[in-house]
Amino acid sequence: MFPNCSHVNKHLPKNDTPSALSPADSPPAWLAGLNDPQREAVMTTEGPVLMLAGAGTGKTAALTARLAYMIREGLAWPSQILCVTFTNRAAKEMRHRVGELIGDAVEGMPWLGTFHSICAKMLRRHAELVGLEANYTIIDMDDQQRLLKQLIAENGIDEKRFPARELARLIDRWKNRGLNPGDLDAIENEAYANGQGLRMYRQYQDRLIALNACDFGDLLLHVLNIFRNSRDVLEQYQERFKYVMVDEYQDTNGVQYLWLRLLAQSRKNICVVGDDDQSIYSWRGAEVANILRFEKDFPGAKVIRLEQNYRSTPHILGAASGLIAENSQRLGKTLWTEFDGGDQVRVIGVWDAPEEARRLGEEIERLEREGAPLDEIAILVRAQYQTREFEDRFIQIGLNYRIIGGFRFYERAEIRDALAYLRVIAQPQDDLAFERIYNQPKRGLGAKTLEKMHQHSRRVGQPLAAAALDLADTDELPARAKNTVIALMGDFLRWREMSETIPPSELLRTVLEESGYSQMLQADRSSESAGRIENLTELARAMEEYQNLGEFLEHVSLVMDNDATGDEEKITIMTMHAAKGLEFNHVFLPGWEEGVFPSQRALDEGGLASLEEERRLAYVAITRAKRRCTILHASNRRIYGQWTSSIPSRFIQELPEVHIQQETTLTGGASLWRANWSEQEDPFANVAQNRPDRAGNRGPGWQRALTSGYDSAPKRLKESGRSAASFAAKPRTDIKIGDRVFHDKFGYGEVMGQEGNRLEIEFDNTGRKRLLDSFVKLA
DNA sequence: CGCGCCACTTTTTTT
DNA sequence: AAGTGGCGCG
Repeated sequence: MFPNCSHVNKHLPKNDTPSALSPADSPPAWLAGLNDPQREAVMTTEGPVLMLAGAGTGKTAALTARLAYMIREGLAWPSQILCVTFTNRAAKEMRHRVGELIGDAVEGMPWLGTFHSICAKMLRRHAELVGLEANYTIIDMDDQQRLLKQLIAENGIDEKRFPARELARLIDRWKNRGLNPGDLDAIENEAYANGQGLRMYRQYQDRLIALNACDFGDLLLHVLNIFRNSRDVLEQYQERFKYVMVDEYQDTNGVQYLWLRLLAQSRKNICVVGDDDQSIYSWRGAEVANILRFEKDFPGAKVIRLEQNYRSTPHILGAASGLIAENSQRLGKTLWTEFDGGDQVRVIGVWDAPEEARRLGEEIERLEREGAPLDEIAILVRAQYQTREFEDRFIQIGLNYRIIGGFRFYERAEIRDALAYLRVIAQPQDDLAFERIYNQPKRGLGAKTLEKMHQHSRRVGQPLAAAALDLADTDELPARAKNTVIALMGDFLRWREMSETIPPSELLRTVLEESGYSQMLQADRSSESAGRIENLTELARAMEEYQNLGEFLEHVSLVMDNDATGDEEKITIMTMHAAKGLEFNHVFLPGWEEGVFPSQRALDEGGLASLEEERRLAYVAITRAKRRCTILHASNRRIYGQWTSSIPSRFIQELPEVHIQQETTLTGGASLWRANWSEQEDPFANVAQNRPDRAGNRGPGWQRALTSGYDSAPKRLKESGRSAASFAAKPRTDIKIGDRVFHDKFGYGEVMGQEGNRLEIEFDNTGRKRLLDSFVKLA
């Protein structure tokens, strides 16, 4: 039945396992390559297991092997195993790796996914138990806040004093703790607008039900409520799931914990994996306490520690371990590795943020010349805004990059508009979506009409769209608005009918055409409209994989990944949070300055606990690196548009000296000089290296000296964003001087000069720029 | 009703 | 610096 599953390897050469673990006969093939604790984790399938797995210790390998083992040994069908991860990326990775071990059987693992996607699936089945229909909409934070704003206004609360964002955060936190409106006590109630928290929460929940919608938090809370209130449903799932596995357990929050405990409580075959040192989501309600009390929740739990690191060099590991040792609240563990050699972690101080970006670009180009694949290089930042500096620089030097989690594809206005149309079609109660597009493209319906529709909607107790149609039968609307509404609703009825017969992607194309949306974009001659049209085409293409509209919409709201497409090699830029669970040969960590990292916010409001969380984040960041890790800090940075001087992060001081190598660029000018001579020996290299960092001691005079030196750097060198790699590429023959071209970021422009594959372009809106020809297309 | 100008906040981190 | 929201004018 499983061709590779027989115990082929009778005598694996170097995997002598203790007899307790493996019966004398036969270590199965897929155990090969696992160390003792990993094997123990794989083989201990019955009863509660707590796997404490440090960074890079092969926990995913252990987890996937465990899954494969259970399936191959026939302990459970794939559909009887619940396997929960935190991110879609982790779920995908797990599915992929299990697939490699057991083949197609993984297709039948319907319960491998994130908490949210698994709950969404459960909720579709039992929606009626909480007053929803199976085709409920999942709203995102944007919709959530718009809805809350409406409620705040309706309640006569001053949104200035009590912002919707704050209420949204509060409600989220309640949901994360598994609290329904009825569970709030007086203190919680006081937390918003002088004791109106409870009322707002309750109204919000009622409104969501009326919209046949729920937010992210609801996915879990509703299912938890169902488990709590419907014994039979809970028992059905307890019966189904013979085994439960949870990745990143240190990041589970209250609801998730309660949800898991209910599901695992009857069989107690639950295996959780986590690392308290990598707990970085407490702001989202994660409670490290969950992992600390696991043994209490499940008495007799087997605790397995994975401490051998297979990822990083000793210096990287040493730097990270030294740093995390500064934390007071931890279980404590000792990572070790058999590797030796490798470079120290480099710490580079630079003058300002632009220089940081230049320097990083140079470092990456050097790696590229050495033959490092771009996919193995990552820049990890603390906050999203830091990506901008790099983006600008990399466009200039023509370095392929990808930003993960930036402005996500599905968050672009035109995409949201298109989705809003689809949502109204799929789910007529979705007022939020209707409000978004009733006058987009402009069709002459304004605030006045909307208000009348709302009033009527309340009067007849119907959703907005239905009420609009009803209203058009009365004389309350002026003739023009009336006809427009009738026409629009007619369109929707027609589209809704069509949606049953044609595939979603076709439906989208039709809707964009018939609604006038495409036409609106075409008429718009601004620099962005071409990109928007492109995005919508891309959206339609993405939809082609889906047969069913609802399925697609769920995918969009839950799996907002945009690591999509592109077979080209690119370096990756992302937040440290997003990088958890990933690894790269080369990792760059810019912006290690007080106020940036640790973030000002954390320093201001969170006290020691949040400083320690920042430190864990630093630990996560460093341990992503396999071979080389480079930390940078700048003395000057623009924050809120103001130039601010900054001091190196305390985390830098906390790195054990033996594992790091410090380096400070002497002057902005010198580093620039070096940048342009990097092919040859750098005359200043010895001067610049191994100097203690002095960024903190520089006075204003020093600063002036540096900036003037910078300005006097030879102009020729300064302006050329030279790049050995880029010159190697073949120039395009289809573009010549005088052509009109289009660039994703800069819009339309005219080609003024051409030198190899490098173009000089005068952009209509942003002025003259030099870039690689591969970044533009003919207009 | 739609558009444009001005003042004001904003930066964590994610499902 | 840039995006958002409010307000006033055409």
